[in-house]
Amino acid sequence: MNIPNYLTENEIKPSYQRIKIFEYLYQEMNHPTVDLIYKMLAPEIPTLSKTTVYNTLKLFVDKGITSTVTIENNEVRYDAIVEHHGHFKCNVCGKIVDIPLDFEKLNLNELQDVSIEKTHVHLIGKCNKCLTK
Amino acid sequence: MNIPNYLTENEIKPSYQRIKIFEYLYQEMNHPTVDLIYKMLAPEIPTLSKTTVYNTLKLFVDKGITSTVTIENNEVRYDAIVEHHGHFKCNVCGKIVDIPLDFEKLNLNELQDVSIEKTHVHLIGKCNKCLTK
DNA sequence: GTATCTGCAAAACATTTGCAATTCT
DNA sequence: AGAATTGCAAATGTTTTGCAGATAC
Repeated sequence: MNIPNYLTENEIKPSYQRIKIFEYLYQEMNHPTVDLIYKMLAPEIPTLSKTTVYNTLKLFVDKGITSTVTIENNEVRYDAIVEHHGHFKCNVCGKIVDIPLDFEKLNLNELQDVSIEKTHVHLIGKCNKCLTK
Repeated sequence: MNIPNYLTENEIKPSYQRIKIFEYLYQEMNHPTVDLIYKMLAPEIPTLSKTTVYNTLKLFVDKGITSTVTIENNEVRYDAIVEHHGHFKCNVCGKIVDIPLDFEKLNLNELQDVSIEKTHVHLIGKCNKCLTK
């Protein structure tokens, strides 16, 4: 993926900070918090501020190239995947993985008269590695 | 439901504040935030503090008689229902309703090697009332 | 009388806002 | 130069913590 082009295609001017932040999101796929992004990129971009990380992620979400993940209280995380999917979080090692979901099979008869615009599915448990330790 | 007995059965000493807070949760079923609980009960319990609401809800969650609901960022909500279920939130009127879910029908083949302990399903859209306005 | 519970005040975080400095074209 | 972007500092809002006073058994 050519990140500057991808940003431009989505009406985002590809500044140095924006390129680096999206690159981090897209390459790591680790559902980072603002704080983690800041800590990881600060050595490389010494003048970086958290405000810019906040501004940039807000812009990415508004332009539809990033989604937010709120699994647990007071930590918003960010994901370069925007298609409908779920998340599994291991409560031992903290790793979060994306999971495909077949929403049509969910029994939602009770909700026939509503319109559903967003679906968040978060599963919490122990991952394979932590189970076999 | 006899709330003092229910608290005692769950190893929670039934103080006046605890009874009132659980009563509110159980009767209203409105998935309130700490702030809302505080605002609703403060007139009735003039000395009530938010710290006590926080302490009490933490105790309820620890003892397993209350669950937390984090649908959107920076607002933790509380629910007197602790069994597996989902939530639908209307993004117009803000109402949150509990929904039964048939998790077995979810296609989770990708997760065969993990153990799942908690399942959060949050749907966001427009409720019947707000759709027909 | 000793444990526990409550609630004030302050601290700790995450996030937002106002605005001035910087950068880009 | 002019417009957009960045980043500092302060404000906001939520939750946690330390501790002293109140309450319960």
